[in-house]
Amino acid sequence: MEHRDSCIIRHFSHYLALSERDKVLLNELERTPIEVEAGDLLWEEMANAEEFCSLRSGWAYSFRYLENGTRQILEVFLPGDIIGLREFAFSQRLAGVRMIEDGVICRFPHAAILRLFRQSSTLTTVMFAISSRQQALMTERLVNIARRSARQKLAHFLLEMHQRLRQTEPEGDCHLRLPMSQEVLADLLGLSPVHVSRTFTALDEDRLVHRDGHRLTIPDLQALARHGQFDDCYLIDNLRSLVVSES
Amino acid sequence: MEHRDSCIIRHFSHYLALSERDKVLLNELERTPIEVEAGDLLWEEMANAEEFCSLRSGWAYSFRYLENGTRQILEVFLPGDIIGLREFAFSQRLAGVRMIEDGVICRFPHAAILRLFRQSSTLTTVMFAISSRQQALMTERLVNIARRSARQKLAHFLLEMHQRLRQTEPEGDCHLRLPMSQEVLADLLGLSPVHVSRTFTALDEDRLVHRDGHRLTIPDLQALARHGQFDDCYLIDNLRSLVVSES
DNA sequence: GAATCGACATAACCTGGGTTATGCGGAGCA
DNA sequence: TGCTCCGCATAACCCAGGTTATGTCGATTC
Repeated sequence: MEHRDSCIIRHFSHYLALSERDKVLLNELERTPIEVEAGDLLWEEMANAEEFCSLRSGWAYSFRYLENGTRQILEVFLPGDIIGLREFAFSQRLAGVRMIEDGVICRFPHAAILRLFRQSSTLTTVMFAISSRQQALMTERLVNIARRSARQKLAHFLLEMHQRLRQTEPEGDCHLRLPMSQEVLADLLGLSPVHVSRTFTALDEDRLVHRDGHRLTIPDLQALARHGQFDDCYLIDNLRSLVVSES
Repeated sequence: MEHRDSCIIRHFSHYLALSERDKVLLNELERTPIEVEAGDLLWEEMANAEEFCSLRSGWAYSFRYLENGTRQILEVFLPGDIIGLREFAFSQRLAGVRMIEDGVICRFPHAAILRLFRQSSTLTTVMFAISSRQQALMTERLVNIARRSARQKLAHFLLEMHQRLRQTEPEGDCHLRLPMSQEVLADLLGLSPVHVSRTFTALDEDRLVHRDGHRLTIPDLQALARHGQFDDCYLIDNLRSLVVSES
């Protein structure tokens, strides 16, 4: 059985060492990879919620439409992420999910997680950790949206993405691929597209970020972090100390 | 062993039927009740995160201070809630927690949950459901803060509290005890205290809510719900259908 | 190479809610 | 019975960011 390439195993292994049996169990979740295209809807708001989804490649985001037509984007998913944890206790989707780019996903039913709970306490623990991390990301976004200026919001978000990407692929430090339109950015940060554009130009004038299409440059990470009150502690999760200390 | 009165058992039973053994396990989490007073800090931001907390009585809230001195309140906890799930995967607190009123709490170490994972898959499932519900609440707060007007924010929040309180104690339909100052409300909704006051007067003039100290009246729930774009679907969790369908 | 379209920039104008200040009434306290 | 403090109301002023509109630059299509 070849699972050296499985994204979900790499993701889980980040938290705890997995036994061979754990890996087999995880692989069962990813038995049916599906190719999807940019713009594809993985599911709609209010649809029946009966499965999770693991993201093998490509980016995606979850969103909610309000009655007045505005859209709020809740989270951005990167390869390795698990989508749909929020609805575990619900029978309806609370948010839709859409692909940003082409990618590959694997759907598996809610019940598969219940089976996991019975079969492996290690995987259970990691699953809980992943859910807890997603909650931490949302918390930070909440604070960002509620209390910071447009410049700070944008700066903070860009640094968050930079840091998240670096955790999986430590690439060239100050460059960053950001395959999303300013409209998506606006819906993510609670701003108007126009103001996102204004803010980019302002940050550019101050030499804090430079944007060229989907290519982003951050000449001075420290400076931008100061600007956006960015502190990465909410991204640094660490289960091992907990589990080890339990002996 | 007398645990008919235990708040946590009532809370868990809302999701799934518990065996006697499950109840014993849960009771072990609540072995050391501690009395706390209004204003007491359960823990500070950045403190070491090594325990959860179950709230037996009294209200509490979690918060974050920003560098510019503003505070964002993230969630309001009611009796029966479990506090600190967000930090399961972290070694530091991402938010502080403070009591709104006098109350009773029970602290238990993170490792106790790991033990739970190994001992009862029912309790594991419920724990996951509780975490997922808290995430749903935060998601809705995020949307509320990011995309609605001050009137809508306030209306929406009041209805959320009304609904949450009614789920445990179906009291007089249009009355509501809300033991929090306008400053707390402001920090919760991302507004200034002054504007919360203005908004209350405005809603009062429109006969949508009436406030008298900590006593709140909502003469027409439907009307207020329309006003605040309030849809309670994010509060209606339901595990039973999932677990039953698994056979 | 003309037409269309989508992503972005820029400008002019407007408003919801922040800020600062003042006043008031009730609670605790000397 | 006066003092102080806290929570709240109200008013005047101001600004960050929303709104609307117009223009530009590529990419795509015929």
